[in-house]
Amino acid sequence: MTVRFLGEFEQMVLLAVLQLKAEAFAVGILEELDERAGRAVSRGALYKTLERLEQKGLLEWTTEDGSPDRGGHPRRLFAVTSRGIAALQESRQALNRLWEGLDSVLEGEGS
Amino acid sequence: MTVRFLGEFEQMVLLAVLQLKAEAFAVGILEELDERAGRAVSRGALYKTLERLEQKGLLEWTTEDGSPDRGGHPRRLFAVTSRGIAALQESRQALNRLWEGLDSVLEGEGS
DNA sequence: CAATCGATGTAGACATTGTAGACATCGCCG
DNA sequence: CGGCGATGTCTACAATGTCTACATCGATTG
Repeated sequence: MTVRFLGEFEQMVLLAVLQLKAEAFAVGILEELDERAGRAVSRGALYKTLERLEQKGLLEWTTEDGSPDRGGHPRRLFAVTSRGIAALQESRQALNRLWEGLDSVLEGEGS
Repeated sequence: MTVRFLGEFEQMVLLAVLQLKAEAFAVGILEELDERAGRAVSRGALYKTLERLEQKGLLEWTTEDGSPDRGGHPRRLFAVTSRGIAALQESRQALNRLWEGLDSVLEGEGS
């Protein structure tokens, strides 16, 4: 009853959320994705993915309405669930197994 | 002018082809994917992906009609192009950057 | 020799994921 | 009060992922 497979972008979003820990707000995720993965997507695109991830139980969030100094809307703080972490592990392991032994062909760690 | 991004499955297919080197025929790719990534897809699904990868110039093939002892149809030998390798490198680097420092959370290298 | 089988590969259809742009809301600023 | 910035929501559409059914060709078999 595994949640199917994680898409490429879904994986990245989940990872970005983990990176931000207690600071995982939408905008931050966008920046993280842009900086680390060179992936610049629109907010709408991100929210859609976030929403789907939530439906699959891989992600959850709490609404934070404390800072009115920001805009007006309360913002959401995202967090990866344990199932999300498990899915991430699976994906990583699958890819690692596929990468195994291919370093000679794939080395491109350019500085 | 990069070829957009590689989907999760596309990545795996490319990697499987590399693994098989001079033995990359459809059926073998299917097995490789199944064994290493636990991904069991139908032949049709694979061919479709292979076809798309070819359209993007990341993969190519040569038709081999020498072994009539098999079925009747000539089978195709697939190979990743240099652009395919480049795309693979990019994906890997993007993911690596996202994974950086998350080992504590993600360790699940279970035997 | 024709019906069938096994190994390939092809076609068409449909579900899921990826992505953008427009729109709504609520405080602030001038 | 009207526009602006920070959030988030919705609709629509393109790209990917995936299956089932079908076509082809040689070998087998009755």
